[in-house]
Amino acid sequence: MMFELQQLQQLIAIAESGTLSAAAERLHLSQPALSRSMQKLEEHFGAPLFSRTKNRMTLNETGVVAVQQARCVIEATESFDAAVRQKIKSLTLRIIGSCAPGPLWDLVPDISILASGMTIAYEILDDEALLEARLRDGTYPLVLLSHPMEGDDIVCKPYIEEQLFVSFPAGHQLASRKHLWAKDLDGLTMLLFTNLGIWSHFHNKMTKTHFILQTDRQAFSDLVTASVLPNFVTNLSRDHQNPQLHRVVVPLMDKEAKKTFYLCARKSNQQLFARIKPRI
Amino acid sequence: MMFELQQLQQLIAIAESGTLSAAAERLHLSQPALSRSMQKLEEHFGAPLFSRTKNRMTLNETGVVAVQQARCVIEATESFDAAVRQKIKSLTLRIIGSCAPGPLWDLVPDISILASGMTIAYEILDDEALLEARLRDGTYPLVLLSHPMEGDDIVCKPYIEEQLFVSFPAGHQLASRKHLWAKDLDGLTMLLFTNLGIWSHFHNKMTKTHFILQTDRQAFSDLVTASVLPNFVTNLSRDHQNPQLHRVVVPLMDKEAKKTFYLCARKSNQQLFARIKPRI
DNA sequence: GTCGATTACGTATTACGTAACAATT
DNA sequence: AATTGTTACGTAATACGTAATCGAC
Repeated sequence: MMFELQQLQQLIAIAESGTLSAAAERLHLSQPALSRSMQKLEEHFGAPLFSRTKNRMTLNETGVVAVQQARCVIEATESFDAAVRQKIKSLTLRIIGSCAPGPLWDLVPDISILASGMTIAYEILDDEALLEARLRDGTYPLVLLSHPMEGDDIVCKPYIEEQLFVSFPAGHQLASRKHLWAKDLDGLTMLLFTNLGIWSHFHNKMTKTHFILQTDRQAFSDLVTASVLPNFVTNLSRDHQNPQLHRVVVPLMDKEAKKTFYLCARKSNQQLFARIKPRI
Repeated sequence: MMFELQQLQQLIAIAESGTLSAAAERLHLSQPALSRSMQKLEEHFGAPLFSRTKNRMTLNETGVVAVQQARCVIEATESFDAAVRQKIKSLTLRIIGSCAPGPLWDLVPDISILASGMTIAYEILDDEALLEARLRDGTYPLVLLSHPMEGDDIVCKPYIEEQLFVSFPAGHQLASRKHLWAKDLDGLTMLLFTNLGIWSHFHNKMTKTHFILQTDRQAFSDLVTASVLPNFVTNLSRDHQNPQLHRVVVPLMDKEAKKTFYLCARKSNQQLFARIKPRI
C-alpha cells in the first residue's frame, strides 16, 4: 500500500468542496501541497482521478469511484479508532482524589494490584462538593475527600493522613527550626507545584509568601535540586519523590497543614471498597 | 486521523511474527524504526498496545483488539485499491500494434475520439504469431500486423503504410543522396530508439552499423538535436515528433523498409473495427 | 554470548509554504 | 482583476539506519 489516509481524506474534501482551493482551506493546507498530494495519488494508480483544464479540476469517472470507496476506508479507520479507544476505556478504572497527588500515590498502586491489568485514571479537583456529586452520579466509583461523607447509600472510611513540611536547603536560616507556622514563611520565595487540589486553599491564604509555580513535574524536580529555594513536601511525597539530599525538613504546625483523607464509595460498589486497606 | 496505514500493517506484522525484530525483518525495516513507529501509535491513543518487559514486547488486551480492527482497515484499503484499479481497467481499451509506435500514433487518437473518455492502452511486440493468438483469445480487441490475418471469425483491412528514412545532419556526407540502401550505412554510428517492434528485425540485420540505443523518449529527442549522428525517421514519425530542423531526410529503398500494416479484429467486435478509417 | 528492545544521534528524504506563473472568467 | 491550478525552490519536519545501552535467556 503506497498511499496515505490523509490523501483519501483530501480526496473526499475536494469532492465535497468542489474545488481544490476550497478543500485546501478546509484542510488548513496550501493549494500547492494539496495539488501535489493528489498528483501522488494519481501516480500510485497510474491513471488520472481528475479531468483537468488549465484552471479547473473535476473528478473524472475513476475519481468518483475513488471517492466512494475512500469514504468506506475512512469509515473503517474511524471504527478502528473508536474500537480501540472503547477498549482502552473499558480497561480504565476512574477514581478521583480531592487532595491529590498525595493519597493517590498509595491508592493508585493498591488498586492497580486489586484490578490487575487495568489502567487507573484519576482526577484532582479542589471542589469537594463536586466530588461528592460525581460519586453519587456514578461518574466515579471512588472518591477521596478531606472529610467523611454522609449518606444512606454511601460507605466511607479514613484512608490516609498527610502532613505538610517545608523543605529547606541545608544552610537556610529557618533550617534549624524544629517546627514552623505558615506565617513564619511570610516574605519568602518558594517553589510550588501546581494541581494540588485542596492544598491550594492553604497556599492561597499565604498571601505574603511569593510562590514560583511550576506545572511540569520534571522541571519542578530539577528546580528543587538546582535552586536554594524552599518548597513543600509531605509525609507522602517524601516516599514517592526523590529523597531530598542536602535538605532539611521542618513540620508545619497549623491545623490546616494536617489532613485526614476519607475514601468513599457507593454501597453498590462496596466489594472493591472493602478490599482497599487504609494506610492510617 | 493521526496515524498511518503503514503503522497498522506494522502492527499486524508484529502480531503475526511474534516479535518486533522478526516483524522488522519481514517489513525490511530496522528494529528501532519499527519500535518508534509503534510508540507513535500508542501515543496517538494515549495508552499502551503492548506490555513491555525489558527485552520482550507482547500485545496487551488493547493491542489484540487493535490488531483485529486494523485487519478490517487494511481490508478496506485493499478493496479501495482494487475498486479503483478495476474502474481504471474498465475505462481502458486495450489494443496492440506489432509495428509500434508508428501506426499507433494515428490509431490511438482515432480510437480515443471514437471511445471518448476511455484510456487507450497498447503494447508493442515483435512476435506477430503471439499477437494473432492474443487477438483470438480475446486479450486484445484489435491488433496491427504487418501482414493480413486469416481466419473465419477475423476481419482485417490495410490501415497504414510506413516508410523508413534516414535523417542526417545537414553537412553529413550521405545527406546529398537521393536514396539509400541499408548496406550504405555500414560502418556508421546511429542513434536508435528502442521498442520498435518488428522494425527491430530490420535493424538487427544491419550488423555492420553501430547503434546507440536509447530507451527514454525525451533523452533520445535531446540526443538527436544535440548530436551529429544520423537516426531513423518514418513518414509517420515525422508527423508526430518535432520537425527535424537542419536535417536532411533520405528514403531507404530496401523492400523491408516499407511496410503495410493491417488492422485486424474478431468479427464479434466488428462495430468498432468498422468505424476506424484506414489511413491508406 | 546472543537476542530483543529502547535510546541517542547524524543524515537523507519528504512535505510544506512562499513565490512566481499560466490561464480562465 | 480575481480565481484556480501547477511549477519551482528553499526550508523545516520526520523517518530512517547505525551505533550504543540495557536486560533477559
